[in-house]
Amino acid sequence: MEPKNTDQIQKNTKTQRSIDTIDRRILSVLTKDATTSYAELGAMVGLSAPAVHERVKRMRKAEAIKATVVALDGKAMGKSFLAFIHVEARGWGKTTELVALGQLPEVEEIHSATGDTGLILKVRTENSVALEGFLWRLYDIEGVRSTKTYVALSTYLERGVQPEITHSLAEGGNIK
Amino acid sequence: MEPKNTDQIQKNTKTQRSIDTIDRRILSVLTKDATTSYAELGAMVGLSAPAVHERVKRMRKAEAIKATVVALDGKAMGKSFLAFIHVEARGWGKTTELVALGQLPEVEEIHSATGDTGLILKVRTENSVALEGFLWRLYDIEGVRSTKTYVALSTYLERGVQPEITHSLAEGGNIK
DNA sequence: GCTGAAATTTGTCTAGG
DNA sequence: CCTAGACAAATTTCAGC
Repeated sequence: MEPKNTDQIQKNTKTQRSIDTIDRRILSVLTKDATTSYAELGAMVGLSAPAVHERVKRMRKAEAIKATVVALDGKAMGKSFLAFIHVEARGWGKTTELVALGQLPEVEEIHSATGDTGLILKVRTENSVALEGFLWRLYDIEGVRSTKTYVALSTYLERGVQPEITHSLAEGGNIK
Repeated sequence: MEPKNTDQIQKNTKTQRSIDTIDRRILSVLTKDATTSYAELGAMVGLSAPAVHERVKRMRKAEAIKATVVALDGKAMGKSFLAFIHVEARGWGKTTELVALGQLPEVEEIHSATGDTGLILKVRTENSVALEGFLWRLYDIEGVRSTKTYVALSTYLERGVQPEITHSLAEGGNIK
């Protein structure tokens, strides 16, 4: 059979529905407070609680929502020293050893990067001494040629992926 | 009413109990999955559900736990381009205008930094074009002298503050 | 500060429209 | 996608130690 009818307005790759505006509004709330009840969420976006629940469940399964986690305060955890470390390594392939650094709780992020550095690390330690210890360990890894450390003096913003999208970034609207 | 009773044995300064080992074990689980029930947590650390709940509630109030949030997938949100931008600004004081960039959903982190840059931004956009648009906007801000952009080619690790502490960082234990 | 049990709210699923 | 209902399971409170 050939689907001639024009009623197929719905793009039905049903298994993988894309994220719509309502989804993003729900996620916008959940990225700030995931303890919000489905009833509350429903009231915010104009849906019933079960409808919201279904959307959230779908996004969890599709892994658009990777996890629900608690956000901790660095200072309260005894880690008031935050630094970004750009690592230049000689010879790619030793990456595995560098990625193994992720087992250390001090290391929060590991990215491979363009530019004049090979790897970018985000590291949070108790103090500068602990950071120094970390750097020593870093240089123990074969292939590590040089590092550049940028210490964060103060943090103005720190959050995860935001669901909102800016449509007119290049159009120069004022931020105010 | 005047509180006459001498039962005020509780030190009011007791409101600020420090984080102990059990707290950190609880937080370790919650940073990976905050949907874990108090009963499960209790079984893990050897406490009852209400006891765990009390600890978590205390840490929330003390803001050691800043929030409970969902972690989103960048690509699923249509943002597959991650970059760290080091901004050098002439004349401090224009910081406010730079910090206002935090209102854009693309911007995930803003730190003031040492080194040869003044500000470090973590920005996640749809693609390189959107990033270019963001950079244009950046240069529109008065005082912005130069920027260096480091694009993350792949992300090996990305997580929040970890509750665990490494005691022997400088002692060279193997990571394996 | 912890326990154990009870009370209340919420999450979760089902059925029918 | 909504309403409505019902059950399971969680959060939360409380007395007592």
